[in-house]
Amino acid sequence: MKLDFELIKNELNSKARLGKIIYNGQIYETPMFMPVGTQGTVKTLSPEEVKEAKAGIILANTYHLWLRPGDDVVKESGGLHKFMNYDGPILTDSGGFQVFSLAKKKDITEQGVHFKNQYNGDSLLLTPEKSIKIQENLGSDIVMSFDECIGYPATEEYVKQSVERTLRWAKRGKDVFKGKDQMLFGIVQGGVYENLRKYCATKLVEMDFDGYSIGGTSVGEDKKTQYEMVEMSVKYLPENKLRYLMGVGDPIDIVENVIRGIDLFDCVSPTRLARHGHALTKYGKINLKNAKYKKDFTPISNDCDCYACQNYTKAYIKHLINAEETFGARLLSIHNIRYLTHLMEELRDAIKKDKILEYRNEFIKNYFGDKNEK
RNA sequence: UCUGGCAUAGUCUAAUCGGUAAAACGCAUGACUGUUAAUCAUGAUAGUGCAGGUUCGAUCCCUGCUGCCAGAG
Repeated sequence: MKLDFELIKNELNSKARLGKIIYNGQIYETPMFMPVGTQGTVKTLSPEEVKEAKAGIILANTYHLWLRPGDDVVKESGGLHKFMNYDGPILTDSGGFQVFSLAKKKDITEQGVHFKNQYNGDSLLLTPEKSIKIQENLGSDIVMSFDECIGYPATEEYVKQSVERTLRWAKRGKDVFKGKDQMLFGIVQGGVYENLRKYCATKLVEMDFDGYSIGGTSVGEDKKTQYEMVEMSVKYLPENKLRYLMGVGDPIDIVENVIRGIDLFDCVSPTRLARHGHALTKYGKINLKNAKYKKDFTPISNDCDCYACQNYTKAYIKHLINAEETFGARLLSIHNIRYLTHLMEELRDAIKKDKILEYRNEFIKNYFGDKNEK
């Protein structure tokens, strides 16, 4: 196993925990945030910039790389790390989320999911076995089981049969999985239903995966519901394995779910918000497109050590965004990722000091200010 | 100087065989949670160059003026 996880400590007053991932001699502490690089690149950033923003693991996508350039191309190039020139850990999503976001329900069968190739209209079938095979070809370090991400709301009846199928898919994937240097994660689904979350988690743990993901959140439910789904999933997961909450990246959600025992997060939001002109700050999200920043010659954040904040003003970045210059999206992406990795540093520090609940209160006070938060 | 054409939101254009004007861009605001998303949504702004006339009613028809463009001299 090229990658290892070790639990370091549990926070005294919550479920939060501190851990470390050892990868090629490098140590990455958890909880951590993983930026998304769907197509083998964190949009607008070079690998060096990703590292400079203190990000560790990058998430890439099986479905997209399968269609383009093709996992065979990536394999022949020497694997995804070499292909994209990134020597840090890479996690690949299985394509399960694309089932949710791209395919129609009717296209989901026991065998797998039928897609239309978005580039040429070809009919495609992605199966659990195929997804694992592609991820082996890509050579990522953490591989996801092929699952169905259930939307919200969904009836208990639908969720139940979907969970059963996701479990069968997990088993099928695990059976063909051969990755020697790769970890394979199972994904806990079950919607908002505790009995189903419990069932799914328990069954996955029986199958003994290298780590566990929690899926099916941030699909339209309110925040309180999301936190409950996490609680009812984490409860049944082993202490010594990584727990990854898929797709969650709203700062308050990260804080709340670290408290509930999550180790890994990923989200497109820092990079997407950046491309849309927004910056994350300790005092909330700001929209640099707003006219009030036109002559604001101060950095986005005075106490941020990122390249953007060290060298550029809001007025300049606003100008770049308005002029649709890619450098603007790049600077904001660097900043937003650094904002989240810094948030994780603070959370880990709070765990070390057993003061995570105090940290949460402080965070909410700053981030939401007078606004009635959440 | 003459002849002809044109004049509509910040910009560039559309429309009404006469029934109080539409889009794009820009501007403003908002949304984005395992990326088909440098995307999407919403909103403000003209009373149609100016002065008259005809008409129930004119951006549209008529007259004059102004400005711009083209051709002629």
